[in-house]
Amino acid sequence: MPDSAHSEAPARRVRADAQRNVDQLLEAAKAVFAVSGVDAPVREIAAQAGVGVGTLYRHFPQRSDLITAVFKNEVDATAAEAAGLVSGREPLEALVAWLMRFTGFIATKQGLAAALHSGDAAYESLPGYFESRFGPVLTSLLEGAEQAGEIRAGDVEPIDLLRAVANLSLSGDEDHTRRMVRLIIDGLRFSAER
Amino acid sequence: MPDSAHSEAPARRVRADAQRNVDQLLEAAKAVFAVSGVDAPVREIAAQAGVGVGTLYRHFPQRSDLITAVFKNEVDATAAEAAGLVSGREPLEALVAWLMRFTGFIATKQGLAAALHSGDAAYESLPGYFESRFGPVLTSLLEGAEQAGEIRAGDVEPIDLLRAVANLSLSGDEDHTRRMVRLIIDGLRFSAER
Amino acid sequence: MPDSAHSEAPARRVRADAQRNVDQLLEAAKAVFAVSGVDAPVREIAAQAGVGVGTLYRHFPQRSDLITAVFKNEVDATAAEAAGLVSGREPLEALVAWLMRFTGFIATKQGLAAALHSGDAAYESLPGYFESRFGPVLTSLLEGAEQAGEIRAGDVEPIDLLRAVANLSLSGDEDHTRRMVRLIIDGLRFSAER
Amino acid sequence: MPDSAHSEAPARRVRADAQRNVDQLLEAAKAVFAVSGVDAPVREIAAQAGVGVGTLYRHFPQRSDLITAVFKNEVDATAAEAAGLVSGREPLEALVAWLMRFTGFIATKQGLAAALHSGDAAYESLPGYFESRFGPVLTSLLEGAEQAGEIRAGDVEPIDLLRAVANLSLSGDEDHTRRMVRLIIDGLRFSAER
DNA sequence: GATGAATGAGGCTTCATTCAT
DNA sequence: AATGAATGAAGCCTCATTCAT
Repeated sequence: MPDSAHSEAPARRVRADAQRNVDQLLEAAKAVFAVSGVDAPVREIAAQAGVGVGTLYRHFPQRSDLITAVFKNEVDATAAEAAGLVSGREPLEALVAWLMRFTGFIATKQGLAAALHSGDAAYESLPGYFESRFGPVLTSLLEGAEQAGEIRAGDVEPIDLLRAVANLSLSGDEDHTRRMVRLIIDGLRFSAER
Repeated sequence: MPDSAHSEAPARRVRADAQRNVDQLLEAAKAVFAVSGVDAPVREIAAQAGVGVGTLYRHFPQRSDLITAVFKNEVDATAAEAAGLVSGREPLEALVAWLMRFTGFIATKQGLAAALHSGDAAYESLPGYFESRFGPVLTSLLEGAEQAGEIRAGDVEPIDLLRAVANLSLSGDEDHTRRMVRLIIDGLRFSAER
Repeated sequence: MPDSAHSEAPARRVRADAQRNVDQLLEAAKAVFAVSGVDAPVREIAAQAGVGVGTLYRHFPQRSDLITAVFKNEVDATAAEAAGLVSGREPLEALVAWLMRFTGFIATKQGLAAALHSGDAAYESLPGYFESRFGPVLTSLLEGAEQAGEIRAGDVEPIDLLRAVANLSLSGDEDHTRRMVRLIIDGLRFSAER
Repeated sequence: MPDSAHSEAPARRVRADAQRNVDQLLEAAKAVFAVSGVDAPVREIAAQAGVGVGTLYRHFPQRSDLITAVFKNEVDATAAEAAGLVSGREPLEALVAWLMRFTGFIATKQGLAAALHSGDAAYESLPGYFESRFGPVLTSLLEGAEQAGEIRAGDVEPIDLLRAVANLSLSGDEDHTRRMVRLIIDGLRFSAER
């Protein structure tokens, strides 16, 4: 919902430039974080975005502002893909597919875990945001699998499962991650058999 | 196996302080790494060990030397505890107990994963060391559980399981880790039922 | 030949302070090198220039960048003074006058010889620059003296003479240097007499 | 004239070891100075001598003690070679031969000039020592050449000539040094012709 | 006496952040 | 608003020198 919704006031102009800079910074930060981690030098991000460091600081006074913005951006994008991944798949496979998509998101967050554990108040909202966006998606996928008789959804909290998959994806080895995700899913199937 | 194993050789003396300093450095480094990660300032480690930075550099010219020494030290200690944890426990519980002990080891390795992925040749030997020490222990535990009919050991490579548990323990939340480890073990039990 | 030679191009602005800092750094470095040699602490140079060390590193990322810049700066200045020194002097005296001016340049290069001999590729261009600027000047002076029948110019390579005078000036005793320069000139006159 | 001239007192024993260490240190220092200059790391010298740094400091508490000892040692050796170089040579050639031998001595003193100019009182005695040993030798060689009618010895102070040749030899290019020494000698011959 | 381990000052360099243009 | 130059704190590392063994 952009501020420019009301065109009657002269409002701020030049918003185009500024917004483009923000977008470029977010994109650059995402790319740099994936390669060099969230502690990457500020100048590297600014350079990749094609702006001066001053511009970066104007839009993101704290490093944490940039990190959280990138993070939320990607959380939104990942959550939005859920529907597409699910359609046409068996419930259990849909669950695995989405979890694997989710690991791709995490794998670009080198150093984020450390930031989250740093105790910096700026990151306090992230887990909640994370859960608010992914929780419903995952809950729905788990319920689908449960209704298909594949698992017993009550055996795991969605957020627990997300954390686990997030941590597993830190290995950076996608094949390994996939195997371990399936093993966890098997764990859910195990209890369903009892 | 220290040189002093054979007391008949004159060997170097003075080793007393030097060895004590090395020990203090390893202990301090372990503690600091757990809190501040493996990129913690050199001075912090030296100060905690009660020595000057020069002493640290004498014994560990590269940061990687200190990291690998601490790592191997703890790998050894963790592996050595396997027997005690196993005795008197049912096979499956022994497996879980040891894996949880193992997570305690990993939880103090903040930043080590990044170092391992850095491509620095100094760390190349660590995965092998890790596997050589833990592989046999875990294989033995898995076989015990298999012979008890609890799991099907062939469904997972010991090293895969170690990596998974290591990554899970990065959450820093021991309860969560324990739940997820049990979920993975359930995954192994699932296939055993088929 | 600065970019700003053509005022029609927009070019970068802000250049004013930056250029002033560069100039101050070069001047400070020249002074500090003369007193403490080219290995003087970076901070000393930055302080004398009235800037932070970061500014020094921005403009001269390597110490060798600063050394070569100072060097070339002074080579240019010294070469440019040739005309003024020559006019109104007898050829031989003009030669001596210029060589003595040249010694003043060298006397501020404490430690440069060692740097040149260090094998660092950054200094490879200096001897060539040196020769390209001073060679023609000295050749012209030698030819003037030869045409006046004072010396036989073919008896010495200009670059040999420059090196010799440069080394002689390292004594730091101007009077001694002057006597020895004259002695060398006498050496050139000797052969002219035969 | 060794202290052990009087064998009646028990005197200090172990002198052999200590003296050997001193000799090894002097030799090592000479070699290291030639390669790395007189500011070379203390440990490099101790290592090359095969002793601990403590031993170096015992015998040479100050770096200047070691430098001056090496220097005097070599001054003595160089002066002692004068007779051999002179015999069987024409006076002028004898002079050149000795000067060139002298340049070989200087060429191994990278950084000594800087030390001498440092104002450190420890080096104050060196020029005097230098002159007291070399002055007579050179005076004698100059007089020989003068008596042969080749030069006019009064035109240059022996010490001036030594300084000049010392500085010329800093180029490290022996051929160049030789040419310039000959040019200086020609300078002396020039005045003899008048 | 000899050794070499320990110390820590001192020099180097990077980079987050500010601020003049 | 944007830029990027300047700043300087902070971390790294290397020795000269001392001193326990």
